[in-house]
Amino acid sequence: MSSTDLLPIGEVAKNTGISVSAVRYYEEIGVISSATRVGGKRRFDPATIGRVSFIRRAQEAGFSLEEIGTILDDETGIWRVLVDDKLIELTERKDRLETMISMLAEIRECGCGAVAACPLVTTS
Amino acid sequence: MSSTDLLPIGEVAKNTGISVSAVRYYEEIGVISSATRVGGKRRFDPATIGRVSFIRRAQEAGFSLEEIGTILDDETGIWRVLVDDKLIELTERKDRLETMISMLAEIRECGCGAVAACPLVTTS
DNA sequence: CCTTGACCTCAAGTTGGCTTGAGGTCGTAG
DNA sequence: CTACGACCTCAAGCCAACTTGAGGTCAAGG
Repeated sequence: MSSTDLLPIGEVAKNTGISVSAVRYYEEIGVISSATRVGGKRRFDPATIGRVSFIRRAQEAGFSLEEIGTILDDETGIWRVLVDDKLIELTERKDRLETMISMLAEIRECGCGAVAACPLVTTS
Repeated sequence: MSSTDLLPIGEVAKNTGISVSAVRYYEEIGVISSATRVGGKRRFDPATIGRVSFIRRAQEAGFSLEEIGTILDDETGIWRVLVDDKLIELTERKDRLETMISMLAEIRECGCGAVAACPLVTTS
């Protein structure tokens, strides 16, 4: 539990799979807390690893770093709103995609060489 | 059916809901075909409107302009691959989002003020 | 006659999420 | 001694998809 528990930036990078420069960037924009310095070098709380993993998973779910910051520091429950919005957005995108798929399938049936030439595209 | 059918850029913009500068940009990158010029001014085939609408819908489904170009000019059927990939991507994102939702819900139960402080985040 | 509005070009700016590069400090290993 | 690796800073670069700005043409209208 001594200060030897604190991790140098390279360890954080290694344990999370992100680059050293990305860790610095995350610190700079405040999405992970500012590391304490030992001889000018950053030392991170081991909890940072969990936090970064959370950040990555949230990014893969489609959240921006700003949104992730909001969620992480949230005490008000606003994360529910953000998550609901994202869910709606994804659902809409999927719907649009499915519409596109059937449209493209029709175009295929239509037999009109390229998609661009199809009346189903050029007139709508 | 005379050349009076050809639309000035402002009309294309108005009828598709995109800006004039975006139309020029689309032409520049080749996702819509180069307009013929009348006295230096662009005149677009009315089919451009359908094409732009298609582009917009594809963007909303998550495709980049480059991918859309590929789909539009496709004669080989590769659009199926692109669309399938996108569908997989969206499905994965939705799964991740759902994982996040249940995780965040647990955190909520956990009663630990902010998300950032929760052991469910800091240790993982 | 002069302004307004629609159009033009070309270059540069914007946002997000990083990376890259130049130039410097340490401490340890050969 | 020197080279290496890990770290540092600060500035600039990169990509996509546009937007903005400066400066110019041209026709119609008050």
